[in-house]
Amino acid sequence: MGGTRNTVIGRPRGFDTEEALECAMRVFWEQGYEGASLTDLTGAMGITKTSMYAAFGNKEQLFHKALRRYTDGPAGYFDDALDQPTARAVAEALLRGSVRTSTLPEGFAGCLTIQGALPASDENRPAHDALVRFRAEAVARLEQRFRRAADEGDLPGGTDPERLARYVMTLGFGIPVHAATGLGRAELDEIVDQAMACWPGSA
Amino acid sequence: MGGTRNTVIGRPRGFDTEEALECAMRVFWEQGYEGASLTDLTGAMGITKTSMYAAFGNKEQLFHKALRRYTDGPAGYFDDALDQPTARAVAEALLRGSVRTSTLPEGFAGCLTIQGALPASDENRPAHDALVRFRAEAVARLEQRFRRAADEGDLPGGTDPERLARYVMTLGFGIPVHAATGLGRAELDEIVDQAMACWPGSA
DNA sequence: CAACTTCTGTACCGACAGGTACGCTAGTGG
DNA sequence: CCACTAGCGTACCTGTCGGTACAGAAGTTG
Repeated sequence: MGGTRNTVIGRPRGFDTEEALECAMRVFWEQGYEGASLTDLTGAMGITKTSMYAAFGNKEQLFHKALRRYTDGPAGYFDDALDQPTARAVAEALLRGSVRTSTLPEGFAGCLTIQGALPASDENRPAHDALVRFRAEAVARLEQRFRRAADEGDLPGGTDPERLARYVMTLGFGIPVHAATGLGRAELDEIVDQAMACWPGSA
Repeated sequence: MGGTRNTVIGRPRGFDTEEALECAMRVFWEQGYEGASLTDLTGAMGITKTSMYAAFGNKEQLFHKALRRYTDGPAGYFDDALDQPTARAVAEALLRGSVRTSTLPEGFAGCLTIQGALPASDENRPAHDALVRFRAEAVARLEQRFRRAADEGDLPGGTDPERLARYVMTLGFGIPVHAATGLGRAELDEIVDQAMACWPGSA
């Protein structure tokens, strides 16, 4: 708590931390937590293991920081979606965002929070648990948003907001898997069309 | 091609191949292809590495055999679902089956064909590709089934059968992820209720 | 019982995993 | 220019990975 240091002491870092983290995020995204070796990571980041450990702690902490960067960046559509004025708009923004992020042109498909560490072996338990927590929290926040919508009369009477939220999240989870299976943005957007066509209260 | 050998020559195998494969399948299911080490696998199978290699070839071939056992067993609901008389019944059977298999009481949640190897690092590419192929084929078969349904007048005019199949598969992919995130059978079945409530032509 | 065939257990292989020790280098402050 | 600080590069650590060599054990056939 002694205030921020404004003069740099010692040899300055030879790389951009944020850039390096971005590269690490992509490797985790493509290869998963277990599949991303330190050699893969530091190779993509353009730094040595020593520098990585000095700057980020260890592989697990690097993953957590990459995950935060992911949720603030590519997965930022989720927070934006919750701010939409109506429940229907929230759902559509969420699903369109999921489609977009799952099919970025850079070559890797799917969603880090799903394919990062879906199965749980002993050594990747922390990463796995972090992703489970993140996904569960996302579901909870959408439930809360839809509960608010129900209170505001934004959903037809008799609609269970929690159930609806879980249904929408099911699509939000399925879309990245579809993307990882080879489906393109156009087909995925059609899926969203299909889902939105039978939104409660419409038609 | 010299006919089946009916007399056993040499020392008989000291374990049941099918039982061992069942155990291996569960380890792959829980921990994924990369997360399942030979030590984990052979430990669960109750045999030594040597026996495993003699009986199954190597880790990759063991995975392929475990995958086939999975698709014939726990994922057998898929084939059964396609035999349902109507498109609606096909979809519902498929989703209910996905829920059931994703929430078996034995403790591991989710679906092997999804969490087995969703991300692709270099060394698990074969396993990853096998699962991609399997999922893509599942989508294609459902598309074909719905195309037939459309021809039979089993779907309302104007319904795109391929699109509908991809939509249903999205839910079928999302349900296991939900299960791996902690949702139970009851909540997942509610999601299926929600999805079936707005099936094209109903209500 | 001996010959033959196959499975099993141990002990081991090279490669690579995550992680670290340590001397060197590039800067700042006196 | 010298002390000090912190990042960098190399070389290395232990453990584990998938996979195998080889000798002994357990059966069948003569």
